[in-house]
Amino acid sequence: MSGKTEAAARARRDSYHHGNLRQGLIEAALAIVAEQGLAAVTLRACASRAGVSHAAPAHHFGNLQGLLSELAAVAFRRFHATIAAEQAAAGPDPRAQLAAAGCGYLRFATANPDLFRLMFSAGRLDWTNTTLAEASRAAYRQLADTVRPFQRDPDDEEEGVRLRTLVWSMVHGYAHLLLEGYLAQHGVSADGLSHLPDIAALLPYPPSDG
Amino acid sequence: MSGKTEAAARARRDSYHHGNLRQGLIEAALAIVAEQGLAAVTLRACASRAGVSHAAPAHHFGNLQGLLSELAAVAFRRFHATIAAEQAAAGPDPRAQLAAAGCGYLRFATANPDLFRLMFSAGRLDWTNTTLAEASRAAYRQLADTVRPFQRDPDDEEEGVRLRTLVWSMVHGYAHLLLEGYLAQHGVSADGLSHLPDIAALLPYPPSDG
DNA sequence: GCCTCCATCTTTCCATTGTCAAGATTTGCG
DNA sequence: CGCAAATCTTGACAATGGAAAGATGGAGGC
Repeated sequence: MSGKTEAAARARRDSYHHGNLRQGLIEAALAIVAEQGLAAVTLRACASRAGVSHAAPAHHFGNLQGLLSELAAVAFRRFHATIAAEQAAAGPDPRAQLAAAGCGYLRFATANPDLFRLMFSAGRLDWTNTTLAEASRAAYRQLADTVRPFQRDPDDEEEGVRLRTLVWSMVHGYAHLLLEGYLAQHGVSADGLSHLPDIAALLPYPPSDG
Repeated sequence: MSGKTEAAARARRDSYHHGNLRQGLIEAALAIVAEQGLAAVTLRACASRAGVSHAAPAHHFGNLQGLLSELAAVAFRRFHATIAAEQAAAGPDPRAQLAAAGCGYLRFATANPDLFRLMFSAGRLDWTNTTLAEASRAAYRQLADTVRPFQRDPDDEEEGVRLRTLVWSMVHGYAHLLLEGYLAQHGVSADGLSHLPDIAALLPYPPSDG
């Protein structure tokens, strides 16, 4: 399979210049992570999959960390889109929006565990990468927007920080423990959504309908 | 420094048999992770630090995963002990015990970020390792004991699962986001404990004193 | 249209790591 | 005391990251 896709990649390319290698390497990385996991994403594996020599990625990404950072940026954007899609399908009620965000968070994490792990392995990433930094900020803004209706005072930044931290900790902790298998290990059902905390019920100022 | 400790390790050992190499390699791994981080813990680095050849660890641990699993077992025991120490210093009130457990969780995570990361990278570990599995179970029992007083019905396993999952998600999520730097990245103070959620205040059945 | 420079690749090499196999050495048990 | 097992050492190979030197093509300027 792998040999075949490499042959196909080379067959499609009869010129020294790939033409769009940067994007091709990112797509190769996405394919490898989906098929074989994050550990299989190496510079040589991506180069081979894209049909170039092993040193070609260096020109576009500098090193493996650079490539992984681009991969994480794509992951953050897909993550944001997954949550947005869940929220678009939910009612406008803040409780429904919050629940939808939680569902989206979990859906993305369970559907893409290795991308999720990469996203939250900050030390492996290059945060000077503006694409990555912006994608991460956009995801945080999405959380902030979802939580703001639960603030007593929407202009109180300290209250906002406290609520955002609370909500994010709960959802992220649950997602992380779930996909690492620690909940299943201790007898909690592995059915992803069944034990997702009902965050809205726990927040100190739940806005009522209207 | 490293060359010196290796020379010292070899100097102390004038026999072909190390004598207690298994323990020596674990100690070497602990030293390396503390000084240089988890990525620096390799079979060769540990072997060198312990004063033996690169292939010696295989006899005791099978492979790198085996060594990392023993390292994680030690980490889980230290983690449990940190929480126990915090709880020993707190009052017997369930709220105080819960708060102490949260503090201990955070203290361990911030003092030992790379051991914490290893502990919660389940896929890197060998769960057939009984030492590791037991240490992980003991930590979960500690959580269960701390949360039980908040159950309306201590014999209701489903309520117990729900509360343990809720509490663990909150504390773990906060710790993970904090040590990966994501809270600081989005403007939340990096002071570890300042934004740790007051879990007891959020639980649906907080036991009062007595 | 040609030339030059830059971007984009290829090839080669080195260091490091994990792991395996073969063999050496020591220890413990019968 | 001898033997088997445990515990190491030595050597080798494959894979990976990354650097350096060089090759190739494209674009822009004259």
